[in-house]
Amino acid sequence: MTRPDAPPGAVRQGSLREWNLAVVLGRIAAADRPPSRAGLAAGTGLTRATVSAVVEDLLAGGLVAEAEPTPRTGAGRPSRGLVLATDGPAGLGLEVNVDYLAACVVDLAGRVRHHTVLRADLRPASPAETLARLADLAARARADAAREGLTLAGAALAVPGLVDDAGLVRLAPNLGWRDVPVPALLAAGPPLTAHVDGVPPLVVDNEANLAALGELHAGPAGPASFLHVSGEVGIGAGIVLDGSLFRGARGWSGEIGHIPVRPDGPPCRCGGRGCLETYAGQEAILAAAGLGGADLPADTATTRLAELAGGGEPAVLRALAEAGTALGVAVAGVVNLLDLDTVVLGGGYAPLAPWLRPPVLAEISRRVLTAAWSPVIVRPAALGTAAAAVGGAGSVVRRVLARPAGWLARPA
Amino acid sequence: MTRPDAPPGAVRQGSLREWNLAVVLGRIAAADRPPSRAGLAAGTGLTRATVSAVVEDLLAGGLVAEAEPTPRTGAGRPSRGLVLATDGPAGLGLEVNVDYLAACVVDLAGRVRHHTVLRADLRPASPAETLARLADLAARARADAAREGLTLAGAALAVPGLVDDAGLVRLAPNLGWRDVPVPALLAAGPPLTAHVDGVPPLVVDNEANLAALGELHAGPAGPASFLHVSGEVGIGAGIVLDGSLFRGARGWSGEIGHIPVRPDGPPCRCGGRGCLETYAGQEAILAAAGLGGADLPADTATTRLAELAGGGEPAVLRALAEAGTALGVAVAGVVNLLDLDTVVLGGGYAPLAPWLRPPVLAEISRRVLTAAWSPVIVRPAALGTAAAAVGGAGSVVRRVLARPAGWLARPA
DNA sequence: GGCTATTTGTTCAGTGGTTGAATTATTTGG
DNA sequence: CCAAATAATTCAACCACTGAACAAATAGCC
Repeated sequence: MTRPDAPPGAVRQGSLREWNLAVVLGRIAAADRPPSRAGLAAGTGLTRATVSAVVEDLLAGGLVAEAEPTPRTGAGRPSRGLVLATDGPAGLGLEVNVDYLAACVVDLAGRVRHHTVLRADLRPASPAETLARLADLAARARADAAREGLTLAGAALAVPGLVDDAGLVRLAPNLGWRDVPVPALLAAGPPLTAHVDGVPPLVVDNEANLAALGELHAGPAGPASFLHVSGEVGIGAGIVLDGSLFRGARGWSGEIGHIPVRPDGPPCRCGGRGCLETYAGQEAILAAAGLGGADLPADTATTRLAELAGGGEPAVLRALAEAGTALGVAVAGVVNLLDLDTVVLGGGYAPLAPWLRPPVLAEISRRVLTAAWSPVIVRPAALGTAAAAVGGAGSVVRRVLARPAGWLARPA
Repeated sequence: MTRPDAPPGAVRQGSLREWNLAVVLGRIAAADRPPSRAGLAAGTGLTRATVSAVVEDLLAGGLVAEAEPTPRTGAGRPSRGLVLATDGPAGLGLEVNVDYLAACVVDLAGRVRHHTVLRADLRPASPAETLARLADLAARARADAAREGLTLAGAALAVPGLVDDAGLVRLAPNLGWRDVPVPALLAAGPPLTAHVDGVPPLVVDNEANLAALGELHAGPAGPASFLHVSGEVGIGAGIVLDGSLFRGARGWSGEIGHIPVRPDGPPCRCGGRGCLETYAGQEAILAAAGLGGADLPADTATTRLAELAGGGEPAVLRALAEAGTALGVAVAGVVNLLDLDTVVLGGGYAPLAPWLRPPVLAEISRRVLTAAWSPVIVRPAALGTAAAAVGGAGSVVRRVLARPAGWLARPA
């Protein structure tokens, strides 16, 4: 009763070219210096003839450009370096969070060409109001992109909550959202782009997921598998396995806030006891540090904690050590389960990493069986504020890179 | 600094046929009645002409056969049904466990054509002795396979421990193994098969991983993502995500025995406190049930527990409830993290499932945020004893199904 | 029994895309 | 200024899929 995964689909004649477009474009994107056609041929195993043909398609489609200052090599006819176009498709990244809105535009090469963050406490506002303000931000980002000659290939919106496939936000506790049909509310403006490859123009995803994606593609060569922990009011995690984001059966992976850390601990709103969130959630840390009363916006609170910790404030240091230990217990379980080699401290944890890292590492080395053979890396996130917006925008352009044929065949 | 996953390799002319061989073969394997060439064409989107050509290759290579009793359809020329060959390639599955050795042969269609289990306490034996006995079992299985006209395409060996890529068993605590170079010790006999596609003839893998693979392909249509928990002396888990086994960065995923369940609990040999293993490990359950002294072999102990629980023995029922709750706490954390929709109780847990399931479900519904929207299924494993051996043998033949071109091109 | 409708499987010219070798283009070094 | 070297393009050949026409085999119907 064998039932192997039936291969997705048959390969028709034209799929060959589609695939090779992606291969060549991927190589150009991954190279650290503009590769020549000949170099691509050597690297991919294709003939120079084929590479030339493929590159011609990419040039004509505006996905690739020839680097102006020809990179010198030695004797022989000089090669013409190929780079990703910076005036082609781009991705729009949006983010709604508890205390800010963000919009950004990322081009094919991964450069952030536009970035706006608008600070505001959004908990009192209704979803419609918030999304109207976001649409405003998005409109400005789009105008900016158009001015720079970029064509938006789609948008991604990050929200701190559970989202289903259709973009319905089932639950975003810290925003007070429940069953908010985001695409319908946000589509009030002019349509972003026609569907490409069946992907809707606006993808809504969890903030932790998109931040993890951003982290994956930031930096020189992101590790293949890692856990990206975002410490905000809640605690979310994005899981990257073998270089791609793991979303789970329904797209709701990464709920680590309620891993039991000390079952004899304080009760949690989830019904359990001693959940991670009750030790390492932002409110918990603030309370333990003696700053519970002050109703600061989230990022200010984090900055304040970092300052006080830097100044050696004992209560704050104790609170962070406590939080780090709890985080370490939970993370160690995840690392044992998934055999990850890297843990990234993101979101609100990034600025607190100097104090959180040691206890996290300590718990990992105590509890992870295989840590002795190959150590687990724990590091702060490379991306800063609104990492999820940048990650989301990046995921849009990366769709184009992964299937350039879809972009090339788009209706004018 | 975008760095998209460079597509694996370029597609050359012949890859097209290679791919379509896999597509068609996969469809034949997945169908529940022998499909016709015309049906395959309709299903895959290829032309009937192409399908005919592809099928001809598969028939010539002995991977597929025409079903003798032509399945009747209605008017028109009768179709000739295609089935997987049962006299073609087969996989050899081997297993070393604490109290038994096993060997089995699985054919292309997934049928178990040979199965031997040899009970023996292997803890006192040296790795070399144990592997010599296993080689003996394997030789008999191979002779049996040859008698039935099967050609072995490779072998997989399951061990209860941590294995690296080269087949070195780094640590198998319950066997007392450390750094055992299994392939070298087992290769004493005649070589199994030449490398196909760069895969060594003998693959060594973790028992929980292979059992999970077996579970994935047993039953009508295994769920795409699930956790397979094996309760033996230790507790291991195999993780299947989107229909394929997740092995982790170094192949050591699935260590769930040391997830903290009750940090105020008894100390564990890992250094932590209140680990899952101290509540739901086999020894822990036996001790809690008042059977700690009896030094029974593992499977006997499990059977005994099931009998006593069936008889309503209060101490045993209490012990199982306790173990189930602990297991539920740990599993809930995993389900939250990975958003799985199914949990399979395998290994020693399978016969105890009637008593473990309720507390596990209770903890899941308490702790898994999304359980309210779509319930998590908890069920006993479909495969019985030596599930890992069967799963391993299945993984061998499934390699052939996934890349038939490699098999067809093998050196005669 | 013979005819038609129907469906399966095969044959064959046509086409898209890659291959491999030859050719052209453009530079460095002597 | 020419030879050597490397890059890119051109072109006939070839491979695998496509589409349509055709042969094969059966059921239903008179």
